[in-house]
Amino acid sequence: MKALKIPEATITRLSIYSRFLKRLDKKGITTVSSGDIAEGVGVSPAQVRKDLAYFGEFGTRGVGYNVKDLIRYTVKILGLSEPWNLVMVGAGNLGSALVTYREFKDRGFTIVGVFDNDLTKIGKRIADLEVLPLEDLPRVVKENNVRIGIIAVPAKAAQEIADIMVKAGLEAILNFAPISLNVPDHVEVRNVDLSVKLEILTFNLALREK
Amino acid sequence: MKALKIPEATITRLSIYSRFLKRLDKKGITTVSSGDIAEGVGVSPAQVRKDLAYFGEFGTRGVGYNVKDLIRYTVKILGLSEPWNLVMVGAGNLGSALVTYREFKDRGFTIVGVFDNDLTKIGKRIADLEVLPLEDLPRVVKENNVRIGIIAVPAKAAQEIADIMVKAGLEAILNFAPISLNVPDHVEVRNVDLSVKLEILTFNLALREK
DNA sequence: AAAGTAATGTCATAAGATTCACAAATGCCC
DNA sequence: GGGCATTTGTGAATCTTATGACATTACTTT
Repeated sequence: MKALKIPEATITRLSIYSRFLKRLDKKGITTVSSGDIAEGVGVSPAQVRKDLAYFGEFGTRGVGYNVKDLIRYTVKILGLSEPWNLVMVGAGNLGSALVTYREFKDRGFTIVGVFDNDLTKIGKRIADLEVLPLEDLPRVVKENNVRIGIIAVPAKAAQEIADIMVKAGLEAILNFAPISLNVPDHVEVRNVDLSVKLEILTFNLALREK
Repeated sequence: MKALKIPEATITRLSIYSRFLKRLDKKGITTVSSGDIAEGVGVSPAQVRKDLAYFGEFGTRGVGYNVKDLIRYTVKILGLSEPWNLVMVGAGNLGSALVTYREFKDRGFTIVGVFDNDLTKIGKRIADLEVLPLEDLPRVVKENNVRIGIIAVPAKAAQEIADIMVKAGLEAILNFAPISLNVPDHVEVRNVDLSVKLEILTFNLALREK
């Protein structure tokens, strides 16, 4: 795989292409063009080809791409050839919803532990998991080779959770709390901010009134 | 407000600055520099100033920004001076979690109706709302001046819901289904994809092995 | 088998976003 | 009240990302 720097936007789109392709495959479609993909996910055909070109030549000129092959390639590129175990911290409404979120499972993610420090939540069952106290996190991480943690707690508790995750040896954190986390350089963080996109919509609607 | 085109990334950051500032305000901090904001949210100081500069001059040279004033400005820019009523379609785990999501309320969003077409969910209560059948959506939209809808249904049902929302006169859609929606140009759509960011993490972790 | 059509891969170009660097303005200290 | 510290606002420069255009390759049809 090339060493040159890949735009994060490319990875984002690759993830979207990958899922779109799986849907095509399920419909029995075997060949697809960059134009088809582009139309299906809302980007330009040149963009699709460019994104794929970072990683190799996967298509056939005059023909297009083999759907199954391209799925395999995108999955490989995204690091999803092998399944991933995750831990979730936060057993509130959002945390619970994410634990049972079908799309995660479909993409090869398995949540192997749910944690909270709220005594009213510990012991509760979510899907087939029992909510455990935070002290158990390091053990579960070790036992299941977990490298990625998800944070779904209120903003004010998030940094403390991040610290615990770092100490437990996690290498990456997906953060749903609307706050920027402080972690060492060797830990990757990505934030999913649920209200930002909503505010982009209100910004745009407000503009219309002008 | 300027007519020139604002990068969407700027709006995204503005939303983040705005919430960061509210947190400072709650702590009693009255003045803040672009450097403080930058550090707090993880961008460069120049970026903060540049983002604000699209909309006016809000600071005082040699001093910084007045926190309360800047909150007012960012809220105004984002179109959040007045509260927004929303409708939610999808009363599954994710939809339910979003209906009770505190951050939405804090930013001035009120969900005034939750809809589903699953008979086992209709009639269920989420927070203080009763889940209604989809037929009731147009009425609730009209009665509450709703302009924005949220979709939290499985991918295969999402387009149908989008069509219903468009027909009901909604102007913007926040889509949590991992699929690209087809809507007329006058309807704004933004997708929140819960697994894309996770796959950026796996991509990066997979790179490390190289 | 030649001509026509389709679609990739990629180089060149254009567009867009971020960073730099500094003049201008403010407050503070001696 | 003059000089020093700060910190904004911004035009220019840089870096990054997306688009355009086309040569190349493959398939299809006659």
